[in-house]
Amino acid sequence: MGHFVLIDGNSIANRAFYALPLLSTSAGLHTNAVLGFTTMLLKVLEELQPTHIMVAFDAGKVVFRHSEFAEYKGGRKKTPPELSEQFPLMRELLDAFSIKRFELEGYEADDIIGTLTKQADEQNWKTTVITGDKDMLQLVSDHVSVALTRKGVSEIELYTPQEITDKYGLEPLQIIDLKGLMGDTSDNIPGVPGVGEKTALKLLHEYGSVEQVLENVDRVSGKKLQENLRENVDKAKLSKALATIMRDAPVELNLGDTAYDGYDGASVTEFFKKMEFKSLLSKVKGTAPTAQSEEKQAFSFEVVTSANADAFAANLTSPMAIYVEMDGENYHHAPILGFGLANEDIALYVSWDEAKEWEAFRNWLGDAGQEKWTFDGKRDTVGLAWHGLDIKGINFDVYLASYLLNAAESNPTVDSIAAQYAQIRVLPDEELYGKGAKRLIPETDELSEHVAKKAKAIWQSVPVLREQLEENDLSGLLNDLEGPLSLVLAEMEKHGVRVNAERLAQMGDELDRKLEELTAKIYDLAGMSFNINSPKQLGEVLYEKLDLPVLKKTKTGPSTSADVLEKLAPYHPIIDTILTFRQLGKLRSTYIEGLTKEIHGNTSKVHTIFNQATTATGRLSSTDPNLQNIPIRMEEGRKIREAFIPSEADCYILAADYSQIELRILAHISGDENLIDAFRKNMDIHTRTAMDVFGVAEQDVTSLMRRQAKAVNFGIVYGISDYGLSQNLNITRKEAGDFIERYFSVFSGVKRWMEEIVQQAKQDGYVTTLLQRRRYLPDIRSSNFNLRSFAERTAMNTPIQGTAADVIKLAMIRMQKSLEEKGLKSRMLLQVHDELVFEVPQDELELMQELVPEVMENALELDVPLKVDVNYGRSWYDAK
DNA sequence: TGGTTCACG
DNA sequence: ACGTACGTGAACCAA
Repeated sequence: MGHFVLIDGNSIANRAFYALPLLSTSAGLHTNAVLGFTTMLLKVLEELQPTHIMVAFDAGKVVFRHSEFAEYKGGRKKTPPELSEQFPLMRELLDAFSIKRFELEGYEADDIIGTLTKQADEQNWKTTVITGDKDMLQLVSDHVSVALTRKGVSEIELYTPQEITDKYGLEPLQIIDLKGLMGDTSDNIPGVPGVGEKTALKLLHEYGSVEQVLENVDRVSGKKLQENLRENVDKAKLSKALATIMRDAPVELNLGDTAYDGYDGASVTEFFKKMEFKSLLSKVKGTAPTAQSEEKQAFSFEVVTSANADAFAANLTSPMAIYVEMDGENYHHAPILGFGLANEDIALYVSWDEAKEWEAFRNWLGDAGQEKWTFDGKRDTVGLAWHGLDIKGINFDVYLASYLLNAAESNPTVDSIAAQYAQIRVLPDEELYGKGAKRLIPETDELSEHVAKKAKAIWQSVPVLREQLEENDLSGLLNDLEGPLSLVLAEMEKHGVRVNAERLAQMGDELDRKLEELTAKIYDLAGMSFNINSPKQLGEVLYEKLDLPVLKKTKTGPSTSADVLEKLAPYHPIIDTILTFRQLGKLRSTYIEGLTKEIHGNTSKVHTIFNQATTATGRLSSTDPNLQNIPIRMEEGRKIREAFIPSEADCYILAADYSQIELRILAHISGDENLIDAFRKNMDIHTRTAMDVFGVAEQDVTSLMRRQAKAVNFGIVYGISDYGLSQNLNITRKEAGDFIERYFSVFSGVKRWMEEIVQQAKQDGYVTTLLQRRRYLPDIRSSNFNLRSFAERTAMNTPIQGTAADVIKLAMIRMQKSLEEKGLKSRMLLQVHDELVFEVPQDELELMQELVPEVMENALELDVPLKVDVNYGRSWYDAK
């Protein structure tokens, strides 16, 4: 016996849209309604096993059958664009599943379904309607069931005539009368005021229909209810009419057309991939992955021991995937547990103890001719170096590749990469080891399988990643930039930076003294002691005890941030003391204590980790310790830099920083003639901006004008807004708006570029840097003003910040190469976004002062010159 | 664990 | 009318 399933497309789409968070693909396409629709569809196909299936959609402008209808139906909430844009995708979905869809110009989906169920009923077909709309229950008959979606769309509840009687004590057609009396706010059916489900059911149980209720209104109990019914006769009748589903639309059903005999797994898989429905891929029937993935779960691997190592030596191939398992996050300290190795034919595990003794492996590892595929080759290189092992020949890094494909998914892990690009699944480390205090190294056989699996996942991911990199024009960036850079960074991390611990300790003692004094003074001024570091307690003291005005609030209470406190300074002397306390407290905890903790026991150096796959723009970041935010702006903090010294005698610290690199890049990519002119003439850019914006001669630019122009230039780089600028300069929004307007009239090329880049982002869903680095902006088409504005500013900022990151990365690769080729002893120590720091032996100082800017300035040719300032001294502090 | 604050570019 | 400048990491507090 056949089973005909009819789906109310619009109802399901709406339900799904509002039930699920607003998901989107990496290209910014919203997919939540499609995902919900898909889940529902898979469930229906599995549970109902339809032989015939069809989906109905609303189409065109609905022709209202009563003039009064217009008022109510017209008052419906407009469909948000995030949902509208998903309707074409849902049609694609149905096509992928080979499911017929039906639309009729001028009719709603429920009219079509009402008509078709009537025809099906007359021909005695077993029929099920899938909808989220309770009105549809009126269609239920001996042959027709209605399945209502529950909890969004994840569950369905089936209604036959019996269930309707059980639940409401009504016949299916009386559902219309029920709605007529109680109304339905979501559908703009008014109903009778004061009548809800309870009253409506009571009335219907007694009288049977809206008409009978109205006819017998005198007998209805309750004075107020009688009155409401009398006064709303028209409304009740209209509501009933509105709730009645049309059953005679001009639709002819040919059941044969809707026959369903399964879907083509390949086209569904392709669609899921496009939608990035990764978790659903395994549910696709009849395609190779499902059948095979079960088998491939039976993963096999071998453990290499001293007894069998000779036999496995032949399995060390080129290329081969390798994963180095370490016990801990920080690879400068982590013990090595073992190695996973894999190629197409085999997966191996070698414990650290066995590996040390396995000569063939060590030779293979250090042989640059033997290609290796890695997950974070920098980690492997540095981690192994600490244990005296060399790894060479890294030729593809899935960690970097995955970052380039989607920088938003920061810090990819082997399990996440496997889930996206490989066939086998890898357990997240956390699940194997446990986290926090519960962390425990598992049994040997569990560990060896896990590590071998990681290597296999790397092996399987490479071809997929290669293809996707190629498609997105990112292969060059990996092979010529991020890949080589990771080895440069490895050298820098391994070498480390020498820190003078005694100097830090001295400074710490001094800070302790000062902080003690400040604490006493603050307690005295407040008239009580409290935890100054607690924003909550501080807020109570300032805003309750001392009754200072609240200028800004955070989610949790009144703000005590520095910019607010500065404005409060005139009210009370405690404010300045608190600001100083905060400043010094930060220096002590983060830079004295924090940095001291990171000094490596035997080297007396700090070895940071430069994270190459964290930021959304392509910049590096630095952790454990972060050496990219060592104080410089305030003199007290800047002194911290006195503790950063060369690691060898008779050496200097040399620092080289790009001057205005971001504005120069803006000049290049916008092509703004005025900005280009300014840089070609090597002018002070903020002064030049002030001249142009304020219309004065160079000698008439005041320091205030220059300061304001500088803020405007910053704002431009960040994706300017009048509000942001007004906050920064402490001026009104109107004044800030005027500045921006004047800036754009002088730098019209910049204005044009900003408009174009936002347009381009809206069109493509992403923006790129000069070297094709890509950042997706899923919110760029959002109807939420905040989200969209944020994405727009990001669209303007990322090509600038990201290109600057590209440039200095190129410079680092060339610099390292140059140092090696020239056989210099100078070492590159740090990168701080627009600055490179070196340690340089005395006899190389002269050469390096020429070489470093030469390499940096010529890293990439732009329409404006790049400019680099170089300074050196006996400490980082003195390199100014 | 999330929120706040603050150090840097 | 909406309410923020872009990108990071670390320390600390309060649940």
